[in-house]
This record gives sequence, C-alpha cells and structure tokens, in this order.
Amino acid sequence: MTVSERASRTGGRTLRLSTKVLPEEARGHNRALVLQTLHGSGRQSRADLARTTGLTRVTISDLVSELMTDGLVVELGYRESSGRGKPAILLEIDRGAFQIIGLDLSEYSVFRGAVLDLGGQLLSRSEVLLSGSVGAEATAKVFALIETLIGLSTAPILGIGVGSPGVVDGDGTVLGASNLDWDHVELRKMLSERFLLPVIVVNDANAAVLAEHSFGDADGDMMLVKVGHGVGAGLLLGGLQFFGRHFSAGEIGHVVVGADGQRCSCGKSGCLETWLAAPRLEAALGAATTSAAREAILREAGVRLGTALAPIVAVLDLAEIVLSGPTEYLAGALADAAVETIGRLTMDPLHDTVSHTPGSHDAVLRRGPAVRMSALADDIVLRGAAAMVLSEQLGFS
Amino acid sequence: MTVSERASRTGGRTLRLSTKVLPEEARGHNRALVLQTLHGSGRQSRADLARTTGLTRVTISDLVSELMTDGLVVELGYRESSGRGKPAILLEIDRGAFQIIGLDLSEYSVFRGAVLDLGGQLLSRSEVLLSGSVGAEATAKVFALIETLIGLSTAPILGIGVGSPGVVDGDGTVLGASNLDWDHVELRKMLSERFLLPVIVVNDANAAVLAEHSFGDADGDMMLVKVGHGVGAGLLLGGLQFFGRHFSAGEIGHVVVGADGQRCSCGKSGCLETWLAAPRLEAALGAATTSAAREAILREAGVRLGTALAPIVAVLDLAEIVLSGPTEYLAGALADAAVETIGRLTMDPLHDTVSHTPGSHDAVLRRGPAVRMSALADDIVLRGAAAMVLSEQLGFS
DNA sequence: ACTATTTGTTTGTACGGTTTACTAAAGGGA
DNA sequence: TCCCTTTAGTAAACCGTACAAACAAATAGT
Repeated sequence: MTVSERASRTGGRTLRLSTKVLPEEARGHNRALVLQTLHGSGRQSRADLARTTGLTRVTISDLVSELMTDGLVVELGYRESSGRGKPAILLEIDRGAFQIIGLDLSEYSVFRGAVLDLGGQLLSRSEVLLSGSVGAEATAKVFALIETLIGLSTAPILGIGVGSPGVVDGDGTVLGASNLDWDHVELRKMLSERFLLPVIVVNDANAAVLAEHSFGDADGDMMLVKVGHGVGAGLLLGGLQFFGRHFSAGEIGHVVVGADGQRCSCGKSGCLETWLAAPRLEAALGAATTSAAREAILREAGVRLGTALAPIVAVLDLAEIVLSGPTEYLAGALADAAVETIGRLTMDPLHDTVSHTPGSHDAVLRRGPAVRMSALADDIVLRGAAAMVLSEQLGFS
Repeated sequence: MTVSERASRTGGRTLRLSTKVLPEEARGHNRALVLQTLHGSGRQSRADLARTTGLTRVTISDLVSELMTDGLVVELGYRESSGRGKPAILLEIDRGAFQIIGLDLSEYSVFRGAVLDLGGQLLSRSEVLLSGSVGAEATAKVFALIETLIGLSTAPILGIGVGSPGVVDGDGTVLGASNLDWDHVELRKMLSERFLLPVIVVNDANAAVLAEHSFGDADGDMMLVKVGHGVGAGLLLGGLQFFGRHFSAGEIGHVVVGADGQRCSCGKSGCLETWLAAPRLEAALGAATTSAAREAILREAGVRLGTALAPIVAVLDLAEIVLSGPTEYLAGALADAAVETIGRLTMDPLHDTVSHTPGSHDAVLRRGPAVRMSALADDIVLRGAAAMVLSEQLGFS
C-alpha cells in the first residue's frame, strides 16, 4: 500500500491528534453511533441500522444486544410486513430507562431544576428561591435542589447537568459568576463527590445553544444570544460546541458598540449589555410614553446588536442567529433591526437581490443570516444541560 | 460495567459522530500519532514514543517498522548512552523521503510555487507571471507551473497543495475568485486527474493560518488577517481549521466599519478593505506629505481593523491575532492602534491592570489579545498549502 | 563477576469487525 | 401446492490491532 492510498482511506480530515485510540474506544464510538442513529431516525430494525451506519448486520446485532442488556434499547415487535422476506423487529431507545437532572442557575432570583427523560422531556420540576443568597449559601441551595429532584426521579439517574452563569472551565469549575459571588468554585467536583453521579457544569449560554441544536431544528453552525440580566452567547461551530481558549467564548456582553452609550457596571460606556440587557430595556421602555417611542428604543437596541454581530457573522459564515430571552422585547422590531443592520454591514448590495446560481454551494451570493427567537421556551438552559449529559454519557443528543 | 463507567472511559468529549470507526482506522490514527510525536519532540527512541503516546513498546515497534518500510522514518543509530540499560536507537522522520508541491495563487500578478520537503523547507521554487490571464488561461498557467515544479522535484511527491484566492469549498472547487474570473472551477478534480496525485485546494488565508500554526510558534486558537489586494482571514479554533458552513469563514473584507468610509468595489461604503487593502493604503500614503500624516493614516486603519475585530475577539476568546502582508504598512502604528482599539472596546478597565489571580485558568481578568506580524515571510501561503498536504496525507504538520 | 536497568523483540492472548454460511419467515410464480 | 427468491437475524471461522508476559542484548554500578 502506498502512502497516499493509506491516507485516502483515513478520510483526510484536518484533525488534532492528541491521544491514542484503542479498539475498545472505537467500539464505544460505534455504540454511540447506533444510539445516535436510532435517536435521529426513529424506530428501525437491526438491518436498517446496518445500512445507515455502514457496519455489518453481525456487528449491529452484537452492539444492539449490548445496548439491550444495558436497558437502553428495547424491541417493539415485528414491523408491519412491507415486502418479501422475514419481517423485521423494530428497535427503539427506551427513553424511560434512565433519567437526567437538569439545573438552570442563570436566572436572577431563582434556581430552577427538573427531572428529564432520555428524550429531553421534562418529567417533573422544582425550584428554590435565591433570596439574595451568594457564595456557599447559594451552593448549598444547589445541593438541596438536586436532593429534591433525585427524590422526584423514578428511574436510575444518568447524570446531573448544570447551566451556570459566568465563565466555567473544562473541569466544571465556575471561574467567576459575579451575581452569585462565586470565584473558582469547583462545582462539578463538589457535586460528583456528593452525589456519586456524573456531573457536567457549563455556562448557561453554552447549554442553551446545545438545547437549540438538539431539540430545535437547527443545523451545526449557530450562535445563540441569550439576553437576561446580562448578555452572553453560545457557539456551535461545525456541529461542535466551542468554548474558547480561556472558556470565555461567547462573552460579548461587554463589547462596546458605538461611542454614545450609557455607563456600564464594568466601567466602560456603551457595552452591548447597556443596550440590550433586560433591566436596561425595561427601564428605557418604562420611560417611553408612546408606542412609537417604544419601537424606536427597541430598534436602536437591534441596531446595536446587529452592529456587534456583523463582524462575527462574516467571520464565522453564520447562517443562523437565535435569540433567547424575553420575547416581548426581542421579537419584532429589535430582531428586524438586527437583521437589517447585519445585512447592511455585510451583504453585497449588488447581489443581494439576485440569485442566478441556485445550488447548495451558493456561497458568494448568499443572503444574510436568519435572526429568530429560540424555538424553546424558558426551559432552554435546563434542557441544554440535560443534553450535555446525554451527549457525554451516551454520545447522542 | 455500568453505563456511566463506560462513558467515563470514552473521555466524554462533545463530538459529532458521523461515521463508523474500524480498527483499521484506529491504527491509522495511531500511526499519525507516532509521526506527530516524532515531529513535535524531535528524535527519540521507540521506548520514548511508547512513554509519550501511552501505547506499548510492542505496538510502537510494529508501527515504526511499518513507517520505516514506507520510508517515512529512519534509524539514526544509538543514542549517547545516558544511563544504565541497553542503549536506545534514535528515530527520526526522513524529511527527504517525499516532497510536496505548494502553490500560492493569491498574489495579484504572479502565480508562485515551490517544492518543499516534509519539514516544510523550500527546496526550489518557480513562478509564472499572470500577465492579465483569467479563466481557462489562468488555469493553464497553474498546470504549467506544477509541471515545472514536478520537474524540479528530486523525490516522490506526496501531494500538491494550492492556496487560492476566493471561496473554496470542501471538494477543492473554487466557487468564486473575481480577479481570476473563476466561477465554480473544479481545481482539485482537474489537477488530481491530470497529475494522479493527492491535491488539496484551500483559500489562501486558510492556508496561511495553518502555516503560522505549523511553522510559527502559535497555539491552537488564532486568527490570521491577510492583507493584500483584498482583506481576508483564516481561523484556527481549538486546534482545528474552521471553514464555515458555506466555506466562507474569514471573509471579513466587506464588513462595514463606521459610517464615513470610501466607496468599495462591492457597492457599499466603508468596507474594511477600503481602509486596509494594500492598494488603498498605498494611495492614501502616497498623498500624505508629512510623516505625521502617514502615521495618522496608518493609525486610522488600525482603529478600523480593531473595531471590526473587537466583537470577534470577544466571541471567540482569542489570545492571538496574526497579521500577514506588507510589513511596512501593518507593523508599527497600525498594529498598535488595533491593539489599543480592541482593548478599549472589550477589556474591563477596572481589572485591566491588575492580576491578582495568577494561573492558567485566569479567564476573567485576561489581557487583550496580542496582535503581531506573521513570523513567516512571503512564503506563508506556499508553506501553508504544503502543510495542508502533510496534515491530510500523514496526519501531522 | 554479578546485579540492576533499560531497550527492543518474540510469543501467545483478548477483542473488534468482517466474511461466509446458515436458519427463519415471508411473498411470488409455476 | 411446491419451489424459488428475498430479507432478517445469527453462528463460526478468520484477519487485524493492541496488550501482557517473557526474553535476549547491552550497559552502568558494585
């Protein structure tokens, strides 16, 4: 075999090698592939799985029997005979086999949590009022909330997912969450030692973007802008979450937009948060008397958002921006102004309205990105945190 | 084995599963790992490789013997005895075993090419004047240049790497390169059919960022801004090149910066290119009479660059921005102004000068990104294209 | 000279996936 | 009705990959 023949076999992706790959891990990969296929394409037979994955029927049978003994996959009985040949036995993921604890710590006055099944559906929920707790007192409320949720669960728990405000590193340590007064809190370590379960802690916007990808109908390149007490974003690039070198990717709240902004708590003036954060919008809209004035405020916020996003959209080739937060502010004039602004600052005006080269590779003449509200409601962070657990423990979401 | 035990074994990275993994491919991965280790850490013994990769000495011996029959690795003889025990046999990548053809089609008036060894060193070079050729005539000049370079090569050729202007898709088709009048030119297909060699075609800025990563001393998160007749960028995120959904990631040349810019060829006004492209800077500087006026022009360009980059730096958590292009314009006042602008628009002024939490995870209080000139000279695209071939064919660069 | 240490190889084993061959169950056609 | 074809799922034999145990070779220290 020549060198080039061998390389062409490997698929030639540009990847970063870091660790050895043992056959054992390859099997784990294939097992996850089966689960992912079963999750994405619904109920199907072993032979179907073999066809879609490229593995042989023999191997699929082996993997499926392993997944069945784990309780993750169940047989549903014979398929309605659709042709000649032996009828197929349909398989499905048993979404009740395990349950997941999801937490959202990003709201200002309450910690919310839920028990979810493997399909990401909420089974039961609980919450605890923050009442100004910070530091260890807030941590204790997290423990108590999980305790309650474990009591509400009705199946073995696959893991605990937490969406936290602030910057969270790869070890699940909250490096800084100012409103909770957390600084280098080793949340993942503390929780996994206490509950003896797999625990994942990520930033709330990063959890949200995964939820939108898993449960909404979004593709693999997306930016989710989460507006609440602050402004943050989560990135999905090429189907992978992107956290950044210092785990602070998506921290766009303190980018200055324009020279004429209000004072920000960080010390600068005109940060995106001063234009867009919910308390700021609320205050500005409260002072407005006419509906035209309200509209102008929202349009102005949208223009500022679009101004900050335009270079990002261009450099990341984004087709989709999702907004999450108070719909009454974000949808409508604000989103419209953002779309217009991004288009004005990035699109080619000569080609914007024509489309003489239809096809999937129409890169040069593409339109500006869609800006839309999240398809998920207030539970986006909860569900994203659960999806993180699914993704890490079972390899799909 | 429980589900969670199994998952923890897999390392739990958030990955996108797409294809099955066979033992054969796992071995290809490990073979590339050996090459990468040997490349990164210099000459070492089989036992050294076993220790650093985590594979056993037996497996390493097997992989190495395979690489030696391919001619990629050679024994250098015994190591100077450094202690007790049987002396080790040092191994090294034979950088002369194969050669690579690298092409840079991004300059305005000339196609440049070179023959490189596996270490990325230029062995010989050739170029062909464009003389206004476009379309098929330009393509013919590419063919002729490669023909010449193959004649200059003195070892089997591993592959051909091409850095092209414009948008290039994943199949190596140039979707649009206006100055060459190329529209959907299937360059990779044409070249590989003609020369029967592996061929890789990528955008010039994407090639450049890989060169900077491979041959400069840059880490895995970087943006390279390439200033020439236009302005483009290449992205390296988490150690992986990022091309974007429509293969137009990094296309920042036509982002509008400010409301007071000159007319751009695209129809808008104030595009980044109008501030920064080499012909524009040249014209502006030519009209300046005093050195203070020249400095002001360069500072203004740097401010505009920084304004466009600030949101990008924040959202991608970038620590490093590399400039490539005419040093006499880019280095100095322009780069300084860009750094200052980015800092002014993104950094926390209260914490910018203090650093009370030293450590690798110091995310909240980090400084603004470094903006520096490329460590590589004019051959950056050539060498990046060659690095693409190395990376795809051998799994290292 | 003897021992401990390190390198690299030989030999046998466990595991993963495939190929080949088989059984079971259905439809179609003479 | 009988036979053939088709499809689903399984069993056995085989090949490739990596490991563990054992070994030979070479060297330093005592």
